[in-house]
Amino acid sequence: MTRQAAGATREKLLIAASDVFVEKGFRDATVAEICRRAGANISAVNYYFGSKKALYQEAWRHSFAESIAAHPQDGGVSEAAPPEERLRGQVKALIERIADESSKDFFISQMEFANPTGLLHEVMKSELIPLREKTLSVVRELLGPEATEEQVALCETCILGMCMHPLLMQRARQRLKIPEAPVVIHDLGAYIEHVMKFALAGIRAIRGQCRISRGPHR
Amino acid sequence: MTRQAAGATREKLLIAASDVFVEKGFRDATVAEICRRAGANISAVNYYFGSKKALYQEAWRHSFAESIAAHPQDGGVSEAAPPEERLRGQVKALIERIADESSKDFFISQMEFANPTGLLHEVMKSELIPLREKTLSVVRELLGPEATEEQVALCETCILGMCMHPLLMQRARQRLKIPEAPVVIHDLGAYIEHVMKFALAGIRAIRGQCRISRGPHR
DNA sequence: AACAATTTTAAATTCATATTTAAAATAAAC
DNA sequence: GTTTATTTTAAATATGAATTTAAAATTGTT
Repeated sequence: MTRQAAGATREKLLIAASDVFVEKGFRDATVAEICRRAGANISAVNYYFGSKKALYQEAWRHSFAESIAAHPQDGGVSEAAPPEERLRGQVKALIERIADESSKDFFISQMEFANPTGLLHEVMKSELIPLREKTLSVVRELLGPEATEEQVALCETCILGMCMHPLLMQRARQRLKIPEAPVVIHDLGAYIEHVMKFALAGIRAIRGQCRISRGPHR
Repeated sequence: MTRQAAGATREKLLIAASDVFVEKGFRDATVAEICRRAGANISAVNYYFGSKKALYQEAWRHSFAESIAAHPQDGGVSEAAPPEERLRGQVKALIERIADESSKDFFISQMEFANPTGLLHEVMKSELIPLREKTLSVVRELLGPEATEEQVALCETCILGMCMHPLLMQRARQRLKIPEAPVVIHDLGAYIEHVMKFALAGIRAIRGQCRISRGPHR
């Protein structure tokens, strides 16, 4: 057979692997199918990655890098913009990232909960904590100097939940073909604005309560 | 060997199965281990349930029924209470249900995303849609008669996300032993109140906007 | 106590798939 | 053009687990 350009087979395997892992999960995905889709031989996985598990981990990293590159965390909003706009940028980036059909990393993460391979330990520290830190700092600014770290963390958690859960469900609906599940989000932009309304109203409510609870009657 | 009381082996299998499926996922859970933990023979699963998959589905139903029985959807709040209190009851019930270490149904659902067995199709219609309908109706009341169904659905979705995602993450953290993941929720009661603050502030913001957009200048 | 129905048991079977192996093919180096 | 390193291939091996089978044990019934 004619040989591929250097690294081409490896790359094809990573892409095919992401697809198959997303479709079938770690255990139900077979090395055979991944190789077939990549147009490679059955032993290519072991040759290039050593094992199915190692391929799986590499495929996640590959998908994550691609999806973050396509949707940078700041959502295209400048560091100098007011905090409200920066939060909107981050919410927009996250929601669009999850909604983007080409991003696979969330599904691989979801799978990790079902079939843990230890990948999350690593990824948590190197990738997810830094992303979270950025959001915490914008929320901290919006809450003002009186807010406790506890309040900052709770607000960030709520915002993350409003972005993650609905969009993960929406994609699961398509992916697993569950027509019984309700379609709630018809327009991404409208949903982003809706989340922002909840987030800002919630943050304002917490701010208000801070001020009250520190009055002269205390 | 001495024989068990009628139905005892079956029940033990259901419980052992829930545990093992939660720990390992569908594929990585073995019939052998389930039987071992239930103190039953290797062929008990096929005798009582016909197949591993049928056991899995029965185990989910069993877990779901138990967890709903332990945390009824209304959260102990009367139908006659004001809508704000009824929403608080539902939020409390959901959050406490997910946090309850003995409830397994959420993890089995999460697994379904990774290793779909078709269970969700059924469950969606018979169990989840009715639960959602109840929440939608309280939210509808809170938003007032001017709100569109679209707005009602978006608000419910945000509230659900704030309850589900953080608590699922928290339990995944324990279950998969990921010390790297941040612990955000230290006190369930405080988190419930935090979610309620966001929910009510968000709903109020949407209400306000309705009123404005229907003014005389329209 | 004998019979029938149910439940439990251990062993055998079947099946699927990850991994290994070694040979063949190709490209790069000198 | 020969040698060397890399990549691809097909076949063989090993492994792990679900399922089936049929016999043995237990309980309930008359």
